[in-house]
Amino acid sequence: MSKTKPFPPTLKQLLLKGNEQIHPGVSVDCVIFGFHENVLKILLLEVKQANIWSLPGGFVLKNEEVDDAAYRVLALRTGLDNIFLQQFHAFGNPNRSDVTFHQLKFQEYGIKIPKDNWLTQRFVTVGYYALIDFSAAIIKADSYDSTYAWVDVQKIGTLMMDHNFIVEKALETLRTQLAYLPIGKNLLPKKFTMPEIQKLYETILNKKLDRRNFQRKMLGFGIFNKLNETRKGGAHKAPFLYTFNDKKYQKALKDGLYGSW
Amino acid sequence: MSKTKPFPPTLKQLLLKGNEQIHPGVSVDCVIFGFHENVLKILLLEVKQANIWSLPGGFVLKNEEVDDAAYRVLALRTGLDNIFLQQFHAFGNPNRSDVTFHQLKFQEYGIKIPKDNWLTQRFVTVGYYALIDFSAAIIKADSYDSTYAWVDVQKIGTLMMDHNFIVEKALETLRTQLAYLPIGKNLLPKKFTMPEIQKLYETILNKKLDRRNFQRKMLGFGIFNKLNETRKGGAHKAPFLYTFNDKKYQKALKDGLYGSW
DNA sequence: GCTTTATTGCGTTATAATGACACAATCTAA
DNA sequence: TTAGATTGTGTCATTATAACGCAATAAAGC
Repeated sequence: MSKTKPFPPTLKQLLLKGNEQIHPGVSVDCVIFGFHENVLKILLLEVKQANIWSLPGGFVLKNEEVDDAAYRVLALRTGLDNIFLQQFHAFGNPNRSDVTFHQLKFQEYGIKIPKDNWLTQRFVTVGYYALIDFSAAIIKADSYDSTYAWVDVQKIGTLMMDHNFIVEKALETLRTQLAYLPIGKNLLPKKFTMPEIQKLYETILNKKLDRRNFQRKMLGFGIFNKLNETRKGGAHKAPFLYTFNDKKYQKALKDGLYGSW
Repeated sequence: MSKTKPFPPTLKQLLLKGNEQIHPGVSVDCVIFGFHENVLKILLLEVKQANIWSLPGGFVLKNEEVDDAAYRVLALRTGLDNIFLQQFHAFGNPNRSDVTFHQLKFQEYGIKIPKDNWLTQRFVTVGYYALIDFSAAIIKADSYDSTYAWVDVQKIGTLMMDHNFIVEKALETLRTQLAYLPIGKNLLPKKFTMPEIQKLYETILNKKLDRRNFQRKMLGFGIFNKLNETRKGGAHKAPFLYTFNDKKYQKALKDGLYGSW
């Protein structure tokens, strides 16, 4: 699935010879969700010099499956493999590309992007969203960006290009899929409590849920194992710990949770 | 939304100068659903000489929104405008393109595609599905293809490239969306009966539904107007005719039919 | 060590949605 | 005129959902 050979070697080579290896016109952007301290966050990168935040993204290699490009970006940034990653939308507005961003980037190295360079054209970007275990990820920034941050989805500022729109669409998709997919396995640590997963659902849906009804519905899905341990530490009654029942979880992922019809 | 200026002027120009006007690497393909004689069908085109069937599709112009390209293809083929059209997936397998198809096409005009021509590279295609009123569509084939046909979704043969996969994915999406979107308005004629819309649902879901429960649920959505007419003609009791209540239908399209959570 | 406080486990009850089925009405073809 | 197939309308049992009660308990404060 995920090839992780470093690409490109240098920025200058990217600019001048990128078109030999990179698919012209298609890129990927990843909305990487993590859940930490009861807050749903996404991974953002700060673009050096440009002083603006963006989604982790990248180009698609000429002979690379688009999905694999997304896996590559994800693995590169998080060090994680085998992850819940799903394509959710392609963004094809002709004005979505912003050369300024690239200009600033290359300017730093005294390079000016030629007018007809492959980088100046509009890229259609395919959006993917990933759900990852916050605690397991080891984030890497690279030469193209300086810093990264996990940002509360409720407090995201202005992002580069159309990335705010992309995040919105990702959240919308996540909300919809919550209704028929078992979300949580990849966002939560192996062992988790009902209050924790409830908070996750409440954050995604942006809505308070009744504790008792939530638990009944969740357990009704039959994809959890109840452990004989509790999570002590809070100044209250200790809630039980649960894990996902992998077999049943996989089945639910395939078949969906409802059916309705 | 839909610009319909004819493009390209000739095949030869397309080959030689297409790269000046066409976005390199991104195309659109449309799965156009129609419902006729109680059968769900899609519109297919037969590629001249290549003797194989394909989805209606096209290139994206350099300064064109990808969605608009899909609208353009749809309008070109069906003569219809203002249609339910929805992007459902981007297909980015590096082996999905098939130059043979283009070769055969151009061969007819004594043209050989140069090795490095823009047409030979892998195109990532964005899939759209449309729901149209079968009776209102006037289908046009063009110079690139010879004939068209409405084909029962249950009886689709082998299509060009990965088009079978694209159709599968479109159907899957349609099935999922059936659960929370009011499907039917664009597939059915203005006036329709309960048995008709039920048959539509049964076809999409590939499953028999109880007539009485179906009606109760449908009417429960509150998006229909019951008319004081019946559809006579069948050798049985005449069913009542219904129309969509436009206002409530639009609201349901926006808000969804359920919510669940 | 005992009490307080917030929170959890495990319920109950009323209402709404769903699935399975019954029966009379009615349209056309024979 | 009748037969046959199909529709309109309704019932009933089961299941799902929403709203809420109360005892148990972990940690902090006194």
